[in-house]
Amino acid sequence: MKLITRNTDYAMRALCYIARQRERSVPVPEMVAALKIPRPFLRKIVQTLGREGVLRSSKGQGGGFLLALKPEDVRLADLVRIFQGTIQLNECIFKKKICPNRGTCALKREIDGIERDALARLHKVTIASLIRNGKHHD
Amino acid sequence: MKLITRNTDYAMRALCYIARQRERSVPVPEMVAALKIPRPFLRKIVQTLGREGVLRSSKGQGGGFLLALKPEDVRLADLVRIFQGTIQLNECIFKKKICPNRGTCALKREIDGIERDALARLHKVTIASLIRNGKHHD
DNA sequence: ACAAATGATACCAATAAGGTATCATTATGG
DNA sequence: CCATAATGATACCTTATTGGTATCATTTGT
Repeated sequence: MKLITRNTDYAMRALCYIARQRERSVPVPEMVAALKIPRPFLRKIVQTLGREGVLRSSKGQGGGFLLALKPEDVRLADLVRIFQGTIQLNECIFKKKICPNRGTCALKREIDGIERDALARLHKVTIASLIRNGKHHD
Repeated sequence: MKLITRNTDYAMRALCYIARQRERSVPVPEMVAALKIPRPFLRKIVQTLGREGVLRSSKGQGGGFLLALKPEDVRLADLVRIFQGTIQLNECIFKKKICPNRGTCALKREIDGIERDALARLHKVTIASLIRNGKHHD
């Protein structure tokens, strides 16, 4: 049961770091040093976030990344969608015609419910909330 | 976000089927016909369930599988553990010394909370509850 | 011009998911 | 007592996903 992958985790950490730098454009090498994430991997991640409209980028010397959205609008659920694909609820293995007994569909209902709740909670976690809860000191 | 894998799903369906047969020993070919699960795959699954003490098996003609536990004691959470490995909460990617800011650990806390809740709900789903909710008619 | 940054993209290795196949063993019915 | 119908153990295979790496092109500040 691995709710989020490394991609998503790294992305969230990077976004938190960037958010804490306010309007400063943050280059990848700086994040690599601060977060200990393999450089090429982090580069790919932030590039994706750029394409997805979560980060804005600037090239050249002094370039880097900054948030394209307000910290309270960057939700964990969005990152999960971006890096782990669209969340497929209710994809019945037996395509509804076969489903041999009611019990199995009860199973689907249960699991869908659990996933739905998890999603709702992922939706509530934003980088604003993480930074706030963190009470960081540096 | 795929909470349960096919293994677990198939296992749960097979267990429901077996539970509905009461004390009858159910052979794999019968389950294959009823549940449309690839035979060798289902065989592997029920064998595992046997080793794990969820099913009891008998060999030879007239042999097959039956529940080793009461239906209300077979929990979805157990099957997830069996087929998807022990649930590892709180495995921090950065082994606690590095963790560069409080925000990241707030992230872990959030995710752990969500996973913990999901687990608790998986624990509540039993074969007994599925069969009961299903109100099957055949 | 040069250095420092991102953009795009292709590639690669390890792991897990999903499934197949084979041979040995055990029990039952005739 | 042997054929048959079942499970036990185990090895293998294929595909997708995860977790990266590497390369070259482009942009921009000094």
